[in-house]
Amino acid sequence: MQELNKTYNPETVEQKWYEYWQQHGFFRSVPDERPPYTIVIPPPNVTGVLHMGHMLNNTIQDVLIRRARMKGYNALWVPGTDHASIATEAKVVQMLREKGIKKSDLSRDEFLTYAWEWKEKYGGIILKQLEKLGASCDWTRTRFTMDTTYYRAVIKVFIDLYNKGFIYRGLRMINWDCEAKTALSNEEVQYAEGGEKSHLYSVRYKIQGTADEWVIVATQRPETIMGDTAIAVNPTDPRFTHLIGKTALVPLINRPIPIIADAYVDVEFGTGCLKVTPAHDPNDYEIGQRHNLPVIDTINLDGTLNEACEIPLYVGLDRFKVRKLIVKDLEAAGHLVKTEDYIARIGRSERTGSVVEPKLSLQWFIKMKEISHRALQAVENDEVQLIPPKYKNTYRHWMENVRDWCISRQLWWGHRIPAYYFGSGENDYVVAETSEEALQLAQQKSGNPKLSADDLHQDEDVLDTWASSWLWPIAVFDGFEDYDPETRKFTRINPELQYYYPTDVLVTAPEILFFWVARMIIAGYEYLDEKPFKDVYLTGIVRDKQGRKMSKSLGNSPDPLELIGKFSADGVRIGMLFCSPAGNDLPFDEKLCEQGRNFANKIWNALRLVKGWEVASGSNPDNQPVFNWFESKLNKTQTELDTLFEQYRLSEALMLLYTFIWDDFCSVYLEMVKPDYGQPIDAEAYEKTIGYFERLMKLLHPFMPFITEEIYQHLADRTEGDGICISPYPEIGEINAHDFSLGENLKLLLTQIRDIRAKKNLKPKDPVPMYANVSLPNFYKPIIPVLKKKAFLSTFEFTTAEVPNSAMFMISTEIYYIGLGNNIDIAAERETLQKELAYLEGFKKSVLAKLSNEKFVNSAPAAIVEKERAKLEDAEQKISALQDALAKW
RNA sequence: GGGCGAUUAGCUCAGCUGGUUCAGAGCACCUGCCUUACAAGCAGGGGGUCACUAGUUCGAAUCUAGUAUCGCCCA
Repeated sequence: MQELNKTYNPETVEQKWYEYWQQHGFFRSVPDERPPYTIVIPPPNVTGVLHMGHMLNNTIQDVLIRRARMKGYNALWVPGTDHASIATEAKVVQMLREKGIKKSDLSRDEFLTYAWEWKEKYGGIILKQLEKLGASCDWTRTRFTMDTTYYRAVIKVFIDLYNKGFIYRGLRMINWDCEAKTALSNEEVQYAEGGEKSHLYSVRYKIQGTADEWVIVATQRPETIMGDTAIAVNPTDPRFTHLIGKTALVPLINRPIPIIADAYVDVEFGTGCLKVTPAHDPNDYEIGQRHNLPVIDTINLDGTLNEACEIPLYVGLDRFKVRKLIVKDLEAAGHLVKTEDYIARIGRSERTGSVVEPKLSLQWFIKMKEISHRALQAVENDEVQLIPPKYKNTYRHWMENVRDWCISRQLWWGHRIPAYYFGSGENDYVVAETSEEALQLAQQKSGNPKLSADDLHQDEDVLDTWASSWLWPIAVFDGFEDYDPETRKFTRINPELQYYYPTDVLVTAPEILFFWVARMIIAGYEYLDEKPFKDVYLTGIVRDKQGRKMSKSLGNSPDPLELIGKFSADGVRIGMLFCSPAGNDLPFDEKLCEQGRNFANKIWNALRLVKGWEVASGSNPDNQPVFNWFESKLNKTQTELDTLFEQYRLSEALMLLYTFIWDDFCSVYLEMVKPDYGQPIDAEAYEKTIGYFERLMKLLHPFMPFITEEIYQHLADRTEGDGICISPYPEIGEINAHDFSLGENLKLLLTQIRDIRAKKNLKPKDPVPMYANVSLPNFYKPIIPVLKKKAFLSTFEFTTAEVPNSAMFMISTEIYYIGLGNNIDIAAERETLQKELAYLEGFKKSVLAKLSNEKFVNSAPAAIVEKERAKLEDAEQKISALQDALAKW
């Protein structure tokens, strides 16, 4: 046998076994006759590096998939990445800038060449990192949202939805990122917690036709006043009723605007008068719609002001520069009444951080109401189960108030919108998969057969990234390749799709419940008439000890790979899982990883103990009750483990195994069967021990894949190609109540004896005599040898009398004595017994009170009343035993 | 402003439809141990008026209402 190190060395072990698993294709899955168990990874962003959220998320997926694999399912975990339109484009632009290249100097194709180069170079980093964590993905299936077939799928779906009337092009108020020069979805706009410091300016507008009558409005954005097309007051506000219908003059430019009444205006806010700027504020836009106000757009796409602002000095200057200028100009003209500090809720682009400009713009939208109906139902009736279920409410609320989804982005990196324009009219476009088809359609639509390819111009924009990743569970199986042009429908003839879809569980963060999860459900029903997954496990958000979300900007996130280096992948996995009940936030603490590492070391040392034994033939009957107890307890534990897994209570499942292995296996079982130093172990005990150890490693494998594989390979001679990772999950045997209870009694006795030794200052190994006054001595006989050995008893005798000079204790109603000889302190013993007696008397009283209450006896279930009676009897027996003992002294 | 959820030991959490002996776990804590598998360890132990107030009930951590505090989502 080779020497085993005193401490476990995970580094070499982890690398070795990951390579071994890969070499033998253990993670590969192809359809066969077994039932499938499928997970598709939430594709991480190609620009990303592994962060704590990924660690948690992927650990959970790996636990589930490894367990399914061992349970005999054909387990498939599909990995991949998404192209992350905005983030990637930003990275590429930055990289080009560093090389001295401006994006504006490149053609679209040239830019995309750079982008693909970038993706090839950096896009796989995060997947490599997942290997370090032990992720058992089928890497041969790695997908990317811009792979050829995936790209095609996204375009086909766009065309299909367009043809069904679910996609339209329209002028809407959208969130505009002036730096990236693109539209953003609502979800891509972020607000600082607690708002941002800003100012509220009170500006006076002259009432037309008066000499010196003014109306004062409060605004946070004075640079937009040139876009004002009305002033609104609340119709119920008596302060301003006289103004309704009058006309005010915009300061500096003196353009007349009406004063209107609209219930939207908050009487409490500012001065109670609202300037209405339909081009630059979503609420103002709606007010404008209600009152048929004109829209004056004074801000360019890059955030500078344009001619529409009527003040030449401002044209071409950034909105924030203009804000400073106009405040001075207003002040100089006497129009600035007041400036106050103000905390504003300011939207910023998730990617560029620049202040989002609400802007009216022509964009593509998906109509969500109709298409999402079944997705709402599916979660309502648990066809798709959200774990934890509290998210059902959130989901319902969002789905019932779902708004149209702006899917166009003014970027190049992504799926280019397949719309082709042939004229300047609002409807002079067609939607088609290729330019050839587009030409045909355009000729028809325009009625101009002479239209040529040169007359067509494809839309410059790409689709929102989520408009590709919402197809993920279908597209990774090439599910959109099977398009029937006759019926204009997608069919499910693809055998992979038939086999693996719907997938079993999606593991993701609650933050993207709407971004992604809801939309995948929508797409699943729309295209396959079926849910994309049965269960959605929503993980918590990883926070630091102070409860702050871990983020790059705060710098409060540990580097996952450093953590792995420090505590091993197994250790970090355990650390993450220890603190992650589903849906609960996860207060991460490195100490938990340390605990995981310590656990690995504990297991390693159990191996050292077992492998260090010399084995002699034969068996030792004294051990039989220990085996019996351990087997029953193991079966019981495994049953509980199954239940916890069914409920996705992974944290608790892990804790159960952790304490079982550490306490029951190491501290109790191994200690009991361990031979005296230098003595060999009998063959039966050795084989049983190896068997239990192996079974425990299998149960633990999904959580700690590396060390369990290492132990498994040490426990027996394995053939090449064998591995714990593909070994069958253990079967559950019988739980024998008698064996179980006998073993538990043995443990209780040991604890009690040790406690008495500690309290009486007896050395742990000084032999002491023990006496038992029990109802069924035969029940206890089998455990006497082990008890004597582990408790260092000189003798063990049954008795029916009081034992003088002893410490007494009771387990249930059984009475035990530990002989103390000359060490006895009678006064102390009496005091202990008195205390116990007083407690029991009180307890008896409370039970009696219950039982003498007629209402209780009459209305409580019989079983409960019976239990109370048993309690009473129990207490009475104990009381009399204590009284007897006290009487003797 | 609208909606959802939470509040149990120093910390992080369990506690299913109300009913065993004053509520469980891990970590932390205290005491004693360098006992030839493991000090990344062993043995033993202490610790909670279940946020507050009222109600329903024979009986409430558990059900109802209100109060307070915190968190999340949407405006």
